Amino acid sequence: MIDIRQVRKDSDAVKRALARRGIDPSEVDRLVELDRRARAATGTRDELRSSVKALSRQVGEARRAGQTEEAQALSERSRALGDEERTAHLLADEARDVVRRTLLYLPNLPAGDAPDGRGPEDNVITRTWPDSPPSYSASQRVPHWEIGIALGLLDMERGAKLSGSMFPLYRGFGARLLRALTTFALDRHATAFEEIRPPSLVLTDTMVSTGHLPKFEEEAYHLERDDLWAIPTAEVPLTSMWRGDILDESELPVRLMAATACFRRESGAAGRDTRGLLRVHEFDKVELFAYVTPDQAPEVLHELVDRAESLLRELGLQYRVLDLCAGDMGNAAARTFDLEVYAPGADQWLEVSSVSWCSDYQARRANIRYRPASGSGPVFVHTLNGSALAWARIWAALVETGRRADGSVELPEALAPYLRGETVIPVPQGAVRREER
RNA sequence: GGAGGGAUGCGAGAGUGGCCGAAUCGGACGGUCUCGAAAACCGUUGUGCCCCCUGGGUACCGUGGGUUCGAAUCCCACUCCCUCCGCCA
Repeated sequence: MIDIRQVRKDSDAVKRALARRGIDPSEVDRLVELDRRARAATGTRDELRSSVKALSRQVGEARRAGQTEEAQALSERSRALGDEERTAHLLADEARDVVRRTLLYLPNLPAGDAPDGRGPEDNVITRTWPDSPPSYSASQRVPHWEIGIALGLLDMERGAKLSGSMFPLYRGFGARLLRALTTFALDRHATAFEEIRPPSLVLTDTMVSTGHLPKFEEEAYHLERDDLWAIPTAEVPLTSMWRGDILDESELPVRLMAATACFRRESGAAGRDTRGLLRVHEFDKVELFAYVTPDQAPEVLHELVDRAESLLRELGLQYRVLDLCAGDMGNAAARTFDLEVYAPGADQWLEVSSVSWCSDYQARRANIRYRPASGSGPVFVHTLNGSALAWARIWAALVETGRRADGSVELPEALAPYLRGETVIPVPQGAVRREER
């Protein structure tokens, strides 16, 4: 969440920043007023408590001095104040709660250098790779859901049979490819990042810390009986690893990576991009994550983008980098770069990575701080996260890009060590060769 | 699932009703000493809120309730950790 003190001190700047994300300035005015009331209520409560405490002390003293009547009188006054305190306490708690809830629903302030804009159409394409767009042959213009069936790699129907639509089921070489991609990526980052295998189900607090709750409850799978949430990204558990802790500046940056399944209800996206792997409820992803000092943030942000990009280059996939505009960034982000690969068969750009700098928005929610080397009081860390990469869509792009005239698929050399050297997915014996378009 | 023990400041850990925001040790930071360092000694060292803001006040001892004039301390519930038993990939 954003800093309530900043809201108090410089509400105009906060209004301007949030307006870039489409938040009405009156929301901020309302928050300022709620905060004012909450602080007043807390003050009243504190004063009452202090009086009760002082009177109680006198009761004790009077008792010890043997002044029973005096003690009795003081005790009665204290009791009356105590009743008042109870009410004041309730009011103060309620007022603070309203402020916190309001704060939890507000998105992060966008970074000054994030482009202006209202939605996806205003994102800025900062670079593309390779420099000149490759040309694709007819054999590459076959969508992965068809290739998947022809080569026995993907069985969406049986996935749906088990779990409903948009739950993919990979088979044979298709399943192996997915596993190879995860290992490939983890190996590439292993020198700089500690590998974590976090739980896939997390507590409500863990989801609130990243900003996925309470606002986006509809997007997540929830196990009601145990009040646990299926993680939409490894960013969620990784952010909470040091929840409530104070780190030492010398420990920063903390760099973590995790391969996990990611679960998304995609509730608002019914009917969109439903073919094949374009949009699925469960997918595997390698996530990079860092806790840093504010000074370290810009450098690490670019490092994460670089790492995701270099994987794409090794995989030989055409891609572009988008600098997301203020209106299109995720709730917690101050700055976001999206990486999209081109899938020639589906003829679409697919988002395969989103790298975000969340400033102290998540750290404040999760209460993660560090003690600066200067010895001053603890300050909130900054968090950064980035996919490197989301494999379902990479899988789709690889299979389409690598498809050859004979229907087989050639995979990049970089994956050879992870596929026992087999970089060609063969056409099964006896398969009916698909008519070329 | 059953039985028992526990949760206190940066860490360890004392504190069983008022004199406790909290002993002690350790860490970190500052100082004395030193050519420098170590050792030793001295000092400082949680967070939020409020105010008449070089200072003062107040709240916070896992979370939420309760008892009491008064709770870190007593009672209840919950969460988490540890030990033992049961079950189990």
